[in-house]
Order: sequence, then C-alpha cells, then structure tokens
Amino acid sequence: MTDDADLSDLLTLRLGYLVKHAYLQLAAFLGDALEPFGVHPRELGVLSVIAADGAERSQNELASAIGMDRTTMVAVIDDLEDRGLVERHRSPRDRRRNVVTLTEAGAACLRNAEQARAEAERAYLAPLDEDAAQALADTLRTLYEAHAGTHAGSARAHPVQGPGAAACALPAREAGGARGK
Amino acid sequence: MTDDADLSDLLTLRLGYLVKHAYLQLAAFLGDALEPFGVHPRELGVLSVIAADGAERSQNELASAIGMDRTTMVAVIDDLEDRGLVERHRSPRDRRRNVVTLTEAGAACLRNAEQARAEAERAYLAPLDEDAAQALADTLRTLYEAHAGTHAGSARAHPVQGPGAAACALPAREAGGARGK
DNA sequence: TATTGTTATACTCTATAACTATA
DNA sequence: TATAGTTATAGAGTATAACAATA
Repeated sequence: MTDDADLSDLLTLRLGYLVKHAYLQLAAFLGDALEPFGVHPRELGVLSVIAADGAERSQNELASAIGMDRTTMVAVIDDLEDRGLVERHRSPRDRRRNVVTLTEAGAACLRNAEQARAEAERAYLAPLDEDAAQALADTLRTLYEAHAGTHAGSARAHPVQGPGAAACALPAREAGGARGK
Repeated sequence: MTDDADLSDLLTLRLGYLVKHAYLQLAAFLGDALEPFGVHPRELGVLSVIAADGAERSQNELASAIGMDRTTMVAVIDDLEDRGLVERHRSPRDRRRNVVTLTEAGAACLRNAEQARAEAERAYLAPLDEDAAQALADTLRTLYEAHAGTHAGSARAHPVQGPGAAACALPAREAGGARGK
C-alpha cells in the first residue's frame, strides 16, 4: 500500500459509501448483541410486530408491515416456530390465513432481545452527542418517509436518459465474459 | 390490512430499520441515475479510485482501498475491461501485480457518471434543508470512523451461547430445516 | 515463506413464478 | 377470479479455500 489515506479519504466523501457502511456497521452491532439470544435482527422485528398490538396478524400482514416478501416470511416463521418462539393457527374466520402468535418463550425472548437491541443502538451511537444522535434519527425518518416506495422496483423514478450517456454505451454486461488472463 | 399505520410506525422507530432503508433507497437513486451510463455504483467507485491520483494501482490496492474483497475485484475489473473502460497491464517491476488504468472511454464514462451520481445524491437529500444534509454527512462520517473495522468478521453464525440466552435456547437454526407440514 | 491474481465454492438475502387451498 | 400460504428456483452479493506465478 503506497498511500491508502488519500484513497479512503476520497471514498468517505461519498454519501453512498457512508450510508452503506453505516448499515453494515450497525448490522454488525445488532447481530452481535442479539447473538446470545439466538435471534437475528430481522426475526426480532417479526416478534415485535406480532407483539405490537392485540390484533391477530396473518403472515401476509406481518410481511407487508415489515416490508419483507411474503415468501421470505414463510421461512422466518418456520424457524421461529421450530424454536418454539411462535405458533401458527389457522384462522377460523378465513381458513386461508395463518395467524401467528407468540409463545411464552417467544415473549420472554422478545423482552430480553429488545433490551439487547436498545443497548446495541446506544453503543453504536455512542460517538455522537445526544443532539447529533437525535438529529440523525429525525433526518433518517424524514428521508424514509419522503422516499417511501422508492426501492420497490428499483428502476422507476428516474426513467430519463441524460445527455452524454453515449460515452459509456458499450456492450451491456454479460454473465460470463472471456478473461484476459 | 386492518391498521398497518401502527405497525409501520413501530418499525420506523428502529434505527436499524431506518438505516437499512436509507441504504436501499439511496442505492436505488444511485442505480437509476447511473443506469444510462451502464455502470453500477460499485464500478463507479472503482473508476474513481483508479483516477484518484497518478500512482498506478494494482487490483489488490484497489480492493483494499474500496473495502472490497480481492476476489470480487477480479470480476469487477473483468467487466470493466470487457466494456473497454479499463486496461490491465502487468507491472514490470513486480510481475505479480496487475496495474489497472483508465482508457479514454473509461475517463469519459467516469466524468459523466460522476455528474449523475452527484445529482442523484442531491435528489436523495432534497427533502432536507442544507444544514440537515450537512449534519447528516458529518454524523455518518463520525460514525464510520469511530466504528471502522467493526463489520470485518463480526456478523456471522451463532456459535456462542452467552449468559441470559436461556430464554431462547432452543434448537439452533439449520440449513434445510423440516417444516411443519 | 509470503503475496498477487485467479478460480471454484458456498452461503445469505432477495425476487419471481407456480402450485394448493380457500374465498 | 382473487387471495394466503407454500415451494422451488434463480439472481445478486459476499466470503473462504485452494492453486499458479512470482517475489
């Protein structure tokens, strides 16, 4: 490495780089914090939503509330059910629906893991003073709400073909291209 | 959907959810903006680093500067080379090294795509006033530098079973677990 | 022995299509 | 016909191990 400082400096000026690594770093914090409880961050989110209110939630409702695909939710519920944290019940009023409820163990796991999650978030935000941490949360929420629905089908909002696009108009990427050794 | 408002509200209070979706939404903005130029955000980062200074960069140096695995860099350079945007040269001083340089087309692509990237970032930050946008960048950079190296090998499987884990201490997750019916 | 580029492999996460049973 | 759950599959993205050439 000759002078990596310049190069990484260049990249940390990029918003995309910073946001991606914020996501990766926070995911590492959360994953480590939840590891003793045997749940993934995504699973904890599912448990939280199930416990959120008294209404009985079907798998489909859970999936759409979390922004998870309903086919992915099947496997998540499978895992949680195998570990005895949730139960599936056929809804008697609409026998297509699987109502998902917390077991005793699931409720206990939720309580403990939620505490660990909150601690992990605090640890991640520790380098910031309280105002900056609050401002970050507010800002992220503003952005989330303003752009909600943007990444559903990633190629939608910007269909425009900017001028000068011909500069890179070479053969589109293929799967297994020939290598130059 | 009975009352999704409550549920999504619950999730937007979670930092992990907000950061993840900030990443996904910004990635969608960047991906759409760069699509006319036929480059992915990751590839644009590689082009930028190559052009960053006069020093000749090997694949290994590019990879470590960007935080990309060196085996991943091989495929990225393959693609860029197939499209005529970069060239590989064997370094005469150390014949193990592949020095990567921009072609004329690569430099032109970089210029145009960089402009599109900057516009996409501005569009993403548009819901914020200037102070909030600047504060966000500063905060993200502070967090990145404070936690640098955190997500190297942190979030993986769940081998350890820590204290207080008894609440969820049921069978660990398997690959193709048997499903309930 | 260590390093660079490379290949092969595997694992995670996600997205799509199709099937079933219900409505 | 439409919807909920399910299954199978495929595509990204990433990580690891091993190998050849070179130092």
